[in-house]
This record gives sequence, structure tokens and C-alpha cells, in this order.
Amino acid sequence: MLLGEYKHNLDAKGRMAVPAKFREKLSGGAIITRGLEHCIFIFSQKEWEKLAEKLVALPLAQANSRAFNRLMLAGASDVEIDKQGRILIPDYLREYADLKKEVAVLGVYSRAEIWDAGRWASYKQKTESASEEIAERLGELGI
Amino acid sequence: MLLGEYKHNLDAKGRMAVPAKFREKLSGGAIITRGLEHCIFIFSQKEWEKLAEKLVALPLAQANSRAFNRLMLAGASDVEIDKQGRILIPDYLREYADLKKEVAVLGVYSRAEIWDAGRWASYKQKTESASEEIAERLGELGI
DNA sequence: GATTGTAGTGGGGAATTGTGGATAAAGGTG
DNA sequence: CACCTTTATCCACAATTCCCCACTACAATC
Repeated sequence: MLLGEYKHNLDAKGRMAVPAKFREKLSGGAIITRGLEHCIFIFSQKEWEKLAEKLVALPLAQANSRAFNRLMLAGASDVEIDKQGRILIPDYLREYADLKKEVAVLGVYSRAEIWDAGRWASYKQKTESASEEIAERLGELGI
Repeated sequence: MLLGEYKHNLDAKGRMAVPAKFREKLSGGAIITRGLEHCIFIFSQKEWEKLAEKLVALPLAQANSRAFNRLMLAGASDVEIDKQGRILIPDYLREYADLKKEVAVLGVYSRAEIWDAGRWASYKQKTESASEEIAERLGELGI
């Protein structure tokens, strides 16, 4: 279970330190791919397999499921955590997510996400200000 | 079952003493996350799992489910109670709840809440003076 | 009123984490 | 085949975080 929000920096080589609390979960090989809202997703091997099955099961006939598959599957790459606990983020993903130096790393239960720090800040602000809707959703969930 | 209202102080490192009566319930690991009205929620491991399951079941393909999950899950962090009975509140939550030094800790049955003392005082005042009205609304809900 | 216990607060030292750079290996090119 | 560029692995520092110990205050008990 990945949780929390971390601020990290990419170094000149495009490497990023994985938050220490995530390392164990991702140590058995991790998959990095294009995410939604122009962020990057990182899955553990196990979680990735679960997702990939779901993706493949989508109806091929539908244009948007084909597009979704291309986005997620073709954009995927497996990464390893080095001895310092870092991963190297491929160029095309760095570009896709518009990463400069400061990034936010999020734990979203079954996956981690990497955002450009600025982009995350504005996304968060936008979402927080929609808190009435959030409250209603919490109600629906019986909290 | 967590009950009561306590006034505590954060120390210079952002740590907060957990009210002694809450410790046993939270000793098996606790989860701290963004709450509503800019307060912080603390759940026991057990209560959290119930909530997290519901969150994870929301469809990945829907934008507002993703937003909601990011806010709740990335806003969460598992905390441990140290030998002195304290927890460390992550920076981003301290910021979210606008915590300075004085905080109020509330027991709300299945969860605890942390408020900035000032914010809590004014919320309470507002709520108390509106309590008859609120009671009537609740009456409409059949309580 | 003294004593014991528990709760809350503060600070110091050690281990871990994050970051930058250096060195070694690999690959591509003229 | 040598040279240059790129990629990967390793080492070292600095800052932060974590964990433990000590102190104070209030409560309860006798």
C-alpha cells in the first residue's frame, strides 16, 4: 500500500530518488508508464500484471479503448532501483509529464505517480476547492 | 470508540502527543489523512482499510474518481506512535490544516480529528449557535 | 501534604535518506 | 581499432528524520 506525498528533485541525469517507504514494494522490478493528467505511473510487477489483464480485456473494437491501450502499454518500460534507491526516468516520459527539476511523488495505494511539482500544486488546489463534491462523495461511501 | 476534545501543542518538529485514551486504539498502526473543513483525520488501521477498499473500487477511468483518490490516498500517511505517545504530522498535512502550535484533538467515534485550535474554536462557535437549526435538519433525516 | 504515577514537552545523538559528483563499463562512429 | 559519447555503478557528503533519554506538571493515593 503506497501512501503519501513527497517532494524530490531530478538530477542532471534524469534520475529520481524513490521515497524510502516505497522501495520495498517496488523492489521486485517496477513498471513505469504514461499516466493520466500528464503524470507518470509506477506499478509493482504484481500490480502491473493485474492492470495489464484488464487493459487487454477491453473491447478492441472501440477506438478509445485502443487509444488507452496504446497510451498505457506502448508507453511502458521496466525500471530498476539502484543501490542508492533511485530510478532512471526515460526521456519520453520525462517529456510527456513535463518534468523539470522539482517533482512530486504520490502514493495512490496500488501505484505511485510522478508529477511536475508545479503541475501537481495547481491540480491539488483545483481539486481541494471542489471540496463540497468531495464531501458528498464521502457521504455516498458511508463515512 | 474515540471520544472527547483535547488541547495539545505541536513541538518544533511537528510532533503531537496523542491523547492517552486514544493510544490503545491506534497502537496497531494509524493512518493520517486529509479531512473535511481543513482538518486532519486519523484512522486506526482497521477503519482505514474499510475506507481504502471503497476508494480503490472507484473506476480509474473517471477523472473525478482519480482526483478524489489522489487527494485522499496521496494525502494519507501511515504514522507510528513513538515511545512518548507522539505522532509526527507530515508537512503537507500541517499546511493543509493550517496548524501552528495549538491544536484541538477530537474523538469522533471511529476516527480522531486534528484542528488548528483557532479554527476549531470558531467552527464550534458557529456550529453551536446554529445547533437548533442543524437539529431540525437532522430531524428531517429521521434521527 | 508527601509520594508515586502518568501525561505532555523539549532536546540531543545516531542512523537513514536524498543528492551530487566520480569512476568504470558499454555502445556507437569515423 | 581507437576515440568519443552515453549509460550504468559506485562512493561520499549533507541534511533530515527518527529514536531515545530527561525534565516538568498535574493527578491520584495514602
